[in-house]
Amino acid sequence: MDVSQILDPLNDAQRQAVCAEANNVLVLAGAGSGKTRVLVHRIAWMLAAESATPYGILAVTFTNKAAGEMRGRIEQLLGIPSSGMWVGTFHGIAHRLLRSHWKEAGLSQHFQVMDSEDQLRAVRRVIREMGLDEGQWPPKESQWYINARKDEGKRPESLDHHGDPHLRHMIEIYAEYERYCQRAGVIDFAELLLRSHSLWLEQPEILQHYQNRFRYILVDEFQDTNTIQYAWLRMLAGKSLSMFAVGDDDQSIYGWRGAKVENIHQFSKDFKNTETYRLEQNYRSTGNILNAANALIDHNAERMGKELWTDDGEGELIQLYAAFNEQDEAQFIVDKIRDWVDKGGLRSECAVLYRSNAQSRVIEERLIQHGLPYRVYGGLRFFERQEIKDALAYLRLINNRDDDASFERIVNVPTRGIGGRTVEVIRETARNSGVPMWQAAYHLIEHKQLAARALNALQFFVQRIEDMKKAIDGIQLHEQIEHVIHESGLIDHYKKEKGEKGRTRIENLDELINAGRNYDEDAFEEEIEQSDVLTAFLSHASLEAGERQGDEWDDCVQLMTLHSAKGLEFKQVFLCGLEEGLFPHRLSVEEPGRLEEERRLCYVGMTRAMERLVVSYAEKRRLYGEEKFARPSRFISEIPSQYVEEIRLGGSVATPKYDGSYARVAEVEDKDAPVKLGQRVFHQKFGEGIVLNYEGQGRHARVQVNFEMAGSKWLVMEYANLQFQ
DNA sequence: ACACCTTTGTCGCGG
DNA sequence: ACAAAGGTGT
Repeated sequence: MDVSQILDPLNDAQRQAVCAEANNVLVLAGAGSGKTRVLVHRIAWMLAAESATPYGILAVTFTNKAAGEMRGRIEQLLGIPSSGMWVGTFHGIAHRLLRSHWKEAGLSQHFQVMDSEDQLRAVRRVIREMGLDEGQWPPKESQWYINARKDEGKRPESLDHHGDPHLRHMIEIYAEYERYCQRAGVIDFAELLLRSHSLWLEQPEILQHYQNRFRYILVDEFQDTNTIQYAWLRMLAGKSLSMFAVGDDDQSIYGWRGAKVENIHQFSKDFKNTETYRLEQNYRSTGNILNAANALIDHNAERMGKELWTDDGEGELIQLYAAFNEQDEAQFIVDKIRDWVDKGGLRSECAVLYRSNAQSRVIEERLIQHGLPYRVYGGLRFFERQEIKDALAYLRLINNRDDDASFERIVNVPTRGIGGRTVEVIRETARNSGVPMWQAAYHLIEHKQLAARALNALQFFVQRIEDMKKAIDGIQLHEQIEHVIHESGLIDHYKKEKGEKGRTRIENLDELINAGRNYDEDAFEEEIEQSDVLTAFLSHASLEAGERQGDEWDDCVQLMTLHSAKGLEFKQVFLCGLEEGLFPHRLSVEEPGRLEEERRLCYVGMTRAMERLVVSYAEKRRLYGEEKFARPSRFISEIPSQYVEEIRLGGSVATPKYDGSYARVAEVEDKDAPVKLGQRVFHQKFGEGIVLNYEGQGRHARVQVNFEMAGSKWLVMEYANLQFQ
């Protein structure tokens, strides 16, 4: 391919980084400075000018979304499929290694990956089996402890309790949990990395094979690497010709899961002959947005120092809206999106970003109300739904009979007369003879060590699983899935569930068959052995959790957390819920380091916006089903007021949060509002009151009024006959 | 053993 | 507010 094609679209700084001759290159790339572009063009450069082959290239990212994006852009630039190259997430690549070397890694051939819910169940089970009290040893806490140690690369043997009895128990739980996973043939996310690291450590010839192969390693979002990932990279890079890391310390937002920003500083010490490049020209946002973001991040003390600039004009001011409550906030956002669309904009150019997943619901309801299609990223994902996990558990057990977690999940789903008592006997038997529950069940049936009724039921279950295994041998994946969800009785079981819920569950199970059909095609292309397709699909379900559901190409409003927005850009961005306690989150305020991380998160959110940034907060919000009042986030006051205009709806009850000296105050008439918030009204029966909230429009609108005598009530405008005062 | 009801924990983010 | 875990009555 022509070298000019690779280099011409780049600016000077980008070109220097792409063509760098040093072995090891560290690129400090600010938000919107063309980070992905540099990575992709570097790959093209290595192929064109450095005699690299696709086979020798490994590109690592953190999220599936980023990996997909990179693959797409490589293919776009090179005009060929990225085959031969390994492009994927740390976890995905580690998984691939372990599948190839399951034996050397000490795993069973059909080992399965647990998601965090499965892991929590496993930890709970271990704690119970150890005879510990769940109240005193909360499974959540142990799960957190175990994952944190794994992220640090530490096994229970290498941990010291220093005489602390609490710590000693934690380490024991960790050790017992490891034995459980080993027995059941399952591994958790952190274990993928830890295990592939120790595989290389203990099997030098395997390590050498990969060191010889991957001479060109590229890492995206380097600031998010944790201890074990960094160690993993260092080990692999032993013989590499080029290690190319791209990162931004101002966008380090994964400290809570063990990421070490220090790895950026460490890089040039550990990797000899490192050249560092900085990308500071921003091609994404307007001047105002950029200046505001720069000013915000300047409140952080621990920075490597970097200031974004742009050639573009100032653009619009940042809009700030003080909502009365979360309903009002959602209404405001939806109105602005409708406005955008009315003026010819696309829905997919609008993104609503929030701190925590739970905030999406109110916005979703409002979008539905106005008939705006939307798509939520994250949250409860497809493969995490109850009915899907049930179906997967059947497939897992058929695939690997040692999988106790799956056994327990479905042995009595749908109910078939195997109650808690019987399950306990099976569990006991299994534990006493150190075998999986499946074998224990067999043993109990053979020796008739159960009451006749339970015995029959169990025998029926075991037989059913065996039959299914035989029936699905050699047929296509989607046929296997279809067979299993029918034969297991899951379809009939969920058909019985009343209302909307049951119907969606059946739809989801049908969708699972579809997912299988798609996977069949992928597997064919990737030349996966027919007999391994099921195993691969089940891992895929854990690792990707169904991010790709829904119609990606449809024109949808985009809803996601700030964390999942990293790396993306949108013309119009709504940053909502900027309240003390929510953002920054209350648990982060205590620890100074964590607070800076929250600020970086805010910085990430702001720099997603290309043309328009709208920031909002609610003075009152429902949390845990309770009304809570909050102050505006400190981040709002950290944005210099000259970049901000405040939006006020006519007669809004919400009050401006600080001195009010914004560049501009825009009074906007809310044309659809049936009534103004804060309006005083009179009702025949209830007397005088103040409008707190409303939903809907025109005659069918419902209004919430707080009456002085009668308290708060919801009334329908059409009938209430309110008099305005 | 199971359907139904009450209690409890969660909503802090991703693979 | 909601879902899952735990408890109760049949």
